Amino acid sequence: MGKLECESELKIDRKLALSDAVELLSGKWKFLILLDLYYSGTMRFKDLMQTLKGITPKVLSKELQQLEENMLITRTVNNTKPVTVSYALTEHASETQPVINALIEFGKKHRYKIISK
Amino acid sequence: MGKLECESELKIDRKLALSDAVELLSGKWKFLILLDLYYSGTMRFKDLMQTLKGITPKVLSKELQQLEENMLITRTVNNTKPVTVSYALTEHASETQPVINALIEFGKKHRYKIISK
DNA sequence: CAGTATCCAAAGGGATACTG
DNA sequence: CAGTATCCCTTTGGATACTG
Repeated sequence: MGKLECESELKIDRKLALSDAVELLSGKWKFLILLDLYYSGTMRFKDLMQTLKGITPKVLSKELQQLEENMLITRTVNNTKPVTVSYALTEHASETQPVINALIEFGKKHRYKIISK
Repeated sequence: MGKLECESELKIDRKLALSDAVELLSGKWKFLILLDLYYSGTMRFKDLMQTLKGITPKVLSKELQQLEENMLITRTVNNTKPVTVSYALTEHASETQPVINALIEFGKKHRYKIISK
């Protein structure tokens, strides 16, 4: 405080929040998983395996666990035979919607920009 | 087309755009670099080294190169002695502003959510 | 069906020292 | 000042096979 070279509390808070968000949502698949769940509401493990082309069960399992740890999705075991498991977004995950929409917009504009040069 | 299990073109486009964006902006530091440049307009290498606490010159150099390749920042060598180099955002980088703001909002809400349980 | 186990290659990223 | 070079460890993530 008082020194010119000091960053404001506000800036520091924003940087911390940004770091948090980046860490939480890092990885190749997390956003795509969230997007699929936005579209479909509830999905089984095998459904996600199908729509996320190229993912392996090990990787999908790990990503889902991390999303669950961070309270962005729920995991529900159904009383069927054989057992099925359903994944769905939590209410808190709705906070990621603006991020995903913004990313999609950026991705579209970037692709357009690349093509048109 | 016509099959029920087919995904719409729109969905596929959105998934591709999302993948593109994630790939372009992946990594621990890129968003923080962009945020710093938003705040400061133009920064030198050593300025970024200072504000990005913990980054090493090798890593910073690589991140800056990738951002430049993707036309999100410009690199300008100044006629000073010793030589200095300035980095600044491109116009195209303004498309990332909504993403960054959304991430910050999410990061704040997430932290609040964690604390209050 | 919903994963786990094992193995492995590549990338990410940090520490340190050096250079034009 | 603005990097590069080298070394090295960890993480990510893919391939494949297996299990309750």
